[in-house]
Amino acid sequence: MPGNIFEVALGHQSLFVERAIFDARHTPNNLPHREAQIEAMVLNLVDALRGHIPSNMILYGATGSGKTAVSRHVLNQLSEQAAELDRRVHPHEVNCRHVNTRYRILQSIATSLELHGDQSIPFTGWPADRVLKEMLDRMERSGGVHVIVLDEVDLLTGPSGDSLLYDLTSLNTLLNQSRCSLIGISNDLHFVERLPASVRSRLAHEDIVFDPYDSGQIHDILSQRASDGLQKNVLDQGVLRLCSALAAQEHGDARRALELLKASVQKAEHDSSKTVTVAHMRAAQHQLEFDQIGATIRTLPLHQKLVLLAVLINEANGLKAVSTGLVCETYRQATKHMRLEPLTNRRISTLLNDLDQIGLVTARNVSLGRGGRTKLVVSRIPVGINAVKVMVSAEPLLEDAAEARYRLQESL
DNA sequence: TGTCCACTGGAAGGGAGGGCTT
DNA sequence: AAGCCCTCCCTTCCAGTGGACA
Repeated sequence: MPGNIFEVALGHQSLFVERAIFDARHTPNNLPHREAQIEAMVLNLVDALRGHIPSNMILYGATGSGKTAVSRHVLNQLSEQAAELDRRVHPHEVNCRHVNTRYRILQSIATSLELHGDQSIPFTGWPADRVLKEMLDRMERSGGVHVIVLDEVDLLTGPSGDSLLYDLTSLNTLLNQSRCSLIGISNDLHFVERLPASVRSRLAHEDIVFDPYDSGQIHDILSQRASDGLQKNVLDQGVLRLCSALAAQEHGDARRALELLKASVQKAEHDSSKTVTVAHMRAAQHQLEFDQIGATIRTLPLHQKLVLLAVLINEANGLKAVSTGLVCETYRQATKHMRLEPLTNRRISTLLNDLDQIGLVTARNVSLGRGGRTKLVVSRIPVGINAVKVMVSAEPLLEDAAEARYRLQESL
C-alpha cells in the first residue's frame, strides 16, 4: 500500500539547518570585512540619537559588495538603540529598481508612515506635489529623525529623478518637528556627476566606498553562513574555495556566491546525497545561469524579443557581429511575417542598447568609414541555452517567424 | 583634407491607459 | 462625465560622429 507522497520527502534529512540564512533578504549580525564602512556609517548616524541631523551619504560599490546588507544592519542597530533611549528614528528603505518614479517613491515613504484614519494614497492619480505635502505632514506628525535609504539610486534618471532628489534633499528646510537624512546606494561611481549641481552638493556629503570582495573574503563570508545555516561537515573539500573563486571572478559578488552555494546544496539534496560536491556546484552554476537568462528572455516585450531574434538569426547564419542596419532589416522581415507594424530604426537602436544593458548582447559602436557609423551587435547568450526556443515557449506567435527565417536563410 | 556614409543619441512631443477629483 | 495627472512607449527631427576614401 503506497504511503502519502510527501512522506518520503519529509523523511529525508535536510542538509540545511536554517535555509533563510542564504536568502537575499537575510541580514546577518556579523558582516566580515565591512568594519570600516560600518564604522563610517555609525559615526554619522549617531547624530540621529543626539537629536541632530546626520549628513546625507552615498554608499558606492559593485553588486554584491554588501552595501544593502550593511545599511540594513546599521539601521536595525540604530532603531534598536533609539528604542532603548526613547528616541524616535524612522528608517524608510526604497528600492529604486522596483519603485522608480518621483510619485511612487514619495507615495511609498508616505504610506510607510500611514496611521489609522489616514487617507491612503493611490498608486497614481494625485498630483505629485500633493503626495509630497502628505508625506511632509506625516513626517512632521511622527517627529524624530527619518532616515530614507534609496537603494539603486543611480537608476533614478531624468528630470523626474532629479526633481525627486531635489525634493528629498530639501526636506529639512520644510520640516519643523522632525529631521531627515538621506542614504543613497549606488552601483555607479559616476552617478553623482550626472546630477544637477543643486542636488549634488546636498546629497553627497559623505561617500562610503565598498570595494569588491576578493576570493579570500568571500570564502570567509561563505564559511560563516555555512556554519550557521548548514549541517556539520556536509561540504566537500574544495566546494567553498571554488565557489569563492567563481564569485571573485564575477567582480566579487558575494550575493551571487551565496546563491550558488544554496543552489549547490539543493542539488545535493535532490540527489539524496549526504555531502555537497564540486559536481553539484558545477550543475548548480549551469542551472542558475539558465534560470537567470531564461527568465530575462521570457519577460522581454514582444518587439524586443523580435530584435533579439533578428540578432540570433543572423548569427545562426554565420555572421559574428551584426550591424544595426542588418538587425533592422531582419526584424522588419519578421514583423512582416507576423503581420505586425514594425518599430522605427531609432526605437530599435534604443532596444539594442537596452539588450546590451541587461547583458543579452554586446552592442559596440564602430565607424566603418564610408560604410558609415553603426553598432556591431554580438549575442552574449551562452551556447548551451537555446534562446529561440525560450522565446517561442513564452511567445508562441514567434514560432512561425523564427522558422520561416531559418528556412529562408537555409535556402540562400 | 574634405567628403560622405550610416548611423547615434538627445530633445520634444504625441497618445494610450490607468486612476483620481470635481 | 469631464478634466486632470502621471507613466510608458513610441515617433519625429536633427545635429553630431568616426574613419575610409577620393
